[in-house]
Parts: sequence; C-alpha cells; structure tokens
Amino acid sequence: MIIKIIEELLIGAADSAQKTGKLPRFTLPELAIEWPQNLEHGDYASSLPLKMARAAGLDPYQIAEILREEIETAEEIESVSVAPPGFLNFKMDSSWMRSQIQEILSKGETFGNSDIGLGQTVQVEFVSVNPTGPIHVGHGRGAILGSTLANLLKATGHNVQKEYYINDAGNQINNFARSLWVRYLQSLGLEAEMPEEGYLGQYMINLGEEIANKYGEKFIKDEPTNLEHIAEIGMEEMLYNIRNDLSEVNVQFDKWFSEKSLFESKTYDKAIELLKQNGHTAEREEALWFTGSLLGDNRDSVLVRRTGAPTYFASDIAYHYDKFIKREFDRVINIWGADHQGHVPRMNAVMEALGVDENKLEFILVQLVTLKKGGSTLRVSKRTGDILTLSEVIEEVGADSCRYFFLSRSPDSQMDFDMDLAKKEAPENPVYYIQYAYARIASILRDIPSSLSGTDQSYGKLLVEPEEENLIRQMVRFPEVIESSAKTLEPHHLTHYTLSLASDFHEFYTKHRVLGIEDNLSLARIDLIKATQTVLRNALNLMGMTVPEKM
RNA sequence: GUCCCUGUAGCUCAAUUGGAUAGAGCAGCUGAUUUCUAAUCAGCAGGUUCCGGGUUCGAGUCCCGGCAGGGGCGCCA
Repeated sequence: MIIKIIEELLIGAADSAQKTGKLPRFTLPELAIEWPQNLEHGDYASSLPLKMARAAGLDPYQIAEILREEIETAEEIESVSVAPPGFLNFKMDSSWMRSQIQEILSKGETFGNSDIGLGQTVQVEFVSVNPTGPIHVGHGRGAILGSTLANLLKATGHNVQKEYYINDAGNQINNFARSLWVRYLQSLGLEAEMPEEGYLGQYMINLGEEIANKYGEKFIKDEPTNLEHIAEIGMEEMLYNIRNDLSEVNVQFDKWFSEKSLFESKTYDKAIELLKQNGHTAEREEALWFTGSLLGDNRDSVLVRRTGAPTYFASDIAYHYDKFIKREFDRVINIWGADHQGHVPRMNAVMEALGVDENKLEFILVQLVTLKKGGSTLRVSKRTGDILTLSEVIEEVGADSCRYFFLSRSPDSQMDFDMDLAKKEAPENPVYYIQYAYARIASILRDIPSSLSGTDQSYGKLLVEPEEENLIRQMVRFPEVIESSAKTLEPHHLTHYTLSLASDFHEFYTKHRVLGIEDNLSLARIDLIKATQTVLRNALNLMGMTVPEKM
C-alpha cells in the first residue's frame, strides 16, 4: 500500500534530519497522510511539517524543505514538492501506477485485502430483534451495517463471527405468548381479551389463525404448559420469518445465540456469582442490585427482581460473560439501536466488574429510522403494529438499493426514509450508476474479437490519458479505503468510494474506446477495464450487493 | 432537569477524523448519440457549515454558552 511507503519515507527522512542535526530531536507527531482534493497538490500529501513546527521551533515551510531533501527515492514516487504553508506533496510514479493494473489482476478477488487483523477474533453482534414480531426498516439498517462491517473486518484479516442474540426468555416473551394465545382463541371464535401491553399487529392475528388451523383446539385450556407450547411455536415461526427477511437483504449469521441457554448452561449463575464475588452487588428492597454507580454508571440497576425473576440486564451480563470469559473474543462489537444508548455506560461498568478490559467492547449506535409515506411521518412501533417491515421495503426498492441507501449514511445520522421518493427514484439511484459501470465493462469484454490476443504487459505504458490515470489512481486507493473503514468501523466510506470509481470509469468510457483501435492500446485498455471490474466487484461484494453482467 | 446523537446547497447526505478553493446524488437549467449499453458524459446555477464566543499556523470538525430536532434516564427489553 503506497500510503505505508510514504509513511516509511517520512519517518526515514525525519530520522536522518535529526541525526544530521538539521532538525532538533523530538518525538514525531502523527504523520497525517491524505489524498488531496486538488490534483495540483499531488496524489498524496502530508502536513507533517506543519505539525512539527511547534516542537521544532522552526518555520514549517523550512521543515518541509529539509524533509524533502532527506526523503529517499522510491520506485513508487516520482516527485516530492513543498507547498506553503508547509505541505509535502507526493506525486506517484506513472509507470509504477500502470504496473498496478497487473497487480490488481493477479490478486483478483483478494485485491484490497490486508492482514492487519490477523490473529484477532472479533465478534459482531447485531440485529438481535426480539422474536416477537417481524424485522422492520430500522432493524434493517443495523443488519446491513453489521453485515458489511463484518465483511470489512474479514477483508482485513480478522477472524469474525456474526451473531444474533435471541431474546427467548423474560417478560416480552410471556407477553408475546399471552397475546398469541388470545389471538388463537379468538380465531376459534372464543372470547378472549388482549393483555394490556399486548402485541397488536396484524401478524399476530394471522399467526393465531395458523395455529388454530393446524392444531385445532389442542391448546384451548389456559394451562401454563399450553401457553409455553404456543410461545414456542410462535417464536419458531417468527425466527423463521426473521431469518428469511434478513437473507433477502443478504444478511446471514454464523451463530444464533439463545438467551434461554444462558440459564440452562448455568452461565447466568456463574456470571452473577462473579459479580457478587467482586463485590459489585447489593441487596436492597428485596431485590438484587448491580452497584454500577460506583463504576462510572449514573445509577444502580436491578439484577433480580423482588419476584425472583432476573431482569434483561442480568441476562445481558451473563451473555457478555459468555462472550469474553467463556468464548474469549479479543474484541466484541455490539450494534444497537440508539434507544439502547443508556445501556452503554452500564455495560462498560459491567466489563470492569467482570474484570475484563473495557476496550475490548465497542458499540455502534444506529440512530432510529423515521418513515415518510404520503407526506406524513410514521413512527415505528412494534407493539401497536404500526410497522413497515423490511421485506415490504425490499419489495418496493430492491435489496441492492436498500443496502446501498442504508450504507451510505453514517449510523449517527437519523434518517428519513421517504418511501415515495425511494420508490420513484429507484431507477436513478446511485446503485444503478455503479452497477451500470460494471455491466458496461462486462459488455465490452464480451465483444473482444478472437483475433485480439497478447500477453506483453509492457502495453501498459500506452495508458497515458488523464482519464486512464484517474482510474488507476482511484483503484490504487481501494486497499486504503478498506483499511481505514475497517479501523474506524465506518462502512459508509465504501459507498462513496465506489461511486467515485464508477464515475471515473464512465468518464473514461465516454472519451476513449477500448475495442476497434490499435491492437496494443486495445490490449492495454482491456487490462485496465478488467482491473476496474475487479475493484468494482470486490467493493460491491463487500457491501453485499450484486454484480450484474447485463442491465 | 440531566445524559447521548444530530444540525452542511431547495431535498437526502459526504467531507480521509484538525488541513490547501466544503463535495456527491436527486431536483432545476444548457448542451452532447452514424460509436464497445445515453441507466452515460460535459457545463451552469445553488453555501454566513444553526447562532455567539474561544483554542492555533489552520476549525464544518476540538472547548464553552445558547437555539432547534431525535433518543435515553423502568424491579420494560
């Protein structure tokens, strides 16, 4: 990766300047290498001299000149120049750039990958919707973010596990069971009243009907065991649907982890026992509390209710005990909806209480999605049944569009999902623009005449047009985009990168021909567009989108 | 009341995490097709980055104080 080479050159230059006394001794600040927006500023630039000015006690421009003189020559770099007030601008060597086409072609689907995460096991836990209703658009956002992030981490060498936590225990499940049982009775024509906080969605009515049709009056009596049966049947059905809906947007999991299993395996008991041992619990008002306020949380929280039933929080502690102490993940990334934000300081306190390094646990909070349809704003609420499900959205705008749309926004931004607009604009969605670039290349490659063949890679030197250089420059950046997106856990950079790459290709395409020109140039350009196709495919794969050969 | 996120072009969002002239898409306007796919390209227009202070060589980005929107602050999950 060229950015690494520039880093080394800079460190070497600073080192030798300090050794020869041209610069005073001090520890180097951040190297700060970036892509300038303006091509006149080179292909890469560093503001290192500006950052050194204070410690060096010298004019930054002067520092830049000293460094420039000390920078060793490298085959990747054609020239280094100094620009006021103290930037160092690097221009890539053009023949080295052209050689990268062969590099991309030989690496193929692994181009862009790196091994910075080698030997590190990372768990990404996301979606984890209660199995009491369908996946809606808000969940979809987290699902798409999580799956892409997992792809990025894999591409950077991490050992990744994608996990879905099934809340199949506790209050919500009882409530679900009761609601479903009532719907079941009602569909048999019996009188029954929905519980106060029951699940009112239409899907519950349908599900109750299904059970009635299939099992008849088998569960009609209000016995605890029948309620449990109903709950199990219902949850299974819900999970089946959830799995289906997720696979429609190309989201799969390595493991589905049951909350109930934490109790069956005694993990729950061990976790709570450890908390007690470490002195982070207290008995108060006939309940067991976690004394998080002593560990940085703003309040204490109940673990075991007066009734003896554990809270959701308590099983979540057991779950994290399982993640870190039993399964020993090096890192865990939890992707949560913003409505769980208050839970973050609590979990950090839990980490400390369990004696696990807090930095191993990271959170991405996804802001909630608002829906706009027909000019009015809908609130997403599962309980009232006022839901726009993920599968409904996919049906309207398509899985690729859906993925791209959710991915292109940072999780911090709360987004308005305007259904009417998304539907109307679907054909002009950037996703088509990107895929069209891919399909165009595929189309050219299909038309290559059989008479055209050659393996002499020196043809590459014929690629001297600015549009060709732009394309190559963009492709060379791809590994850097992957690495920085993985490091910052920000997949949304991928969408913008891919759009730029597609744009560079379309520009090239309109100005230059690949076929029907002089043979050697044609061969060089065939390699160029093959490389472009490779990068587009790799990028789209990372984003979980399809690559159409024809459009 | 308090904590978290957000506020950037008419709209939806970026901005390499403090860098050089704040960028894309959509919407609007003008032009381009005997050509490997026009689902494309070229151009025009569009900005007090919510407001006010501060930090420094440099602030959309960091700090303080406001304003506005969303979310959290349960023996719910």
